[in-house]
Amino acid sequence: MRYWLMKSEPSDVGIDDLAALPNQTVAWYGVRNYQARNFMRDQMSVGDGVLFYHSNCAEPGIAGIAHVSSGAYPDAKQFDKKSKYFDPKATQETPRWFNVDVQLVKKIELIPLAELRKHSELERMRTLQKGNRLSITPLDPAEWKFITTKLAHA
DNA sequence: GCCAACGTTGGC
DNA sequence: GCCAACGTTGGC
Repeated sequence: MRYWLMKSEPSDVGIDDLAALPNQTVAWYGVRNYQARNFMRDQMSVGDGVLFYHSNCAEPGIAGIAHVSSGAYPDAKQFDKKSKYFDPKATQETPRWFNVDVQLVKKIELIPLAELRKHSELERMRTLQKGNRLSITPLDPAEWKFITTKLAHA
């Protein structure tokens, strides 16, 4: 059992969009960074905990609790010429990009980025480090526990 | 294999 | 919209 923070832009898929999807589940398509891809492909398992994070928006922060609900499989968008995630170097035989499915567990009151920064328990979190841009980062179990039990409110 | 140029991310 | 930080690309 591992824990992850996954960033999504609310203008693309926000917490309310996720809540409105069938089974409250979304394919985490569009990751085009090898480190983030490798986390999904090599390290994620069904049931892993996910913090759903809103990035690149007016109020960045953690917007919900979710979990990994599928293993990794080829990202369909890499084959779709009309998608901005199309990758001409990817083929059906040798796909380059993978994604898992993520299912909402519960929406929470937004925990703003500025709030996360106040807690010494979280000072080592990858997402809070200067210069970090990775859209998927692992969380320590202690960080997961602190955020989900101390900071998250329904 | 180096590294400059370019593109992207994401907070502010 | 700005811009710092980082990742990728491609010429050599």
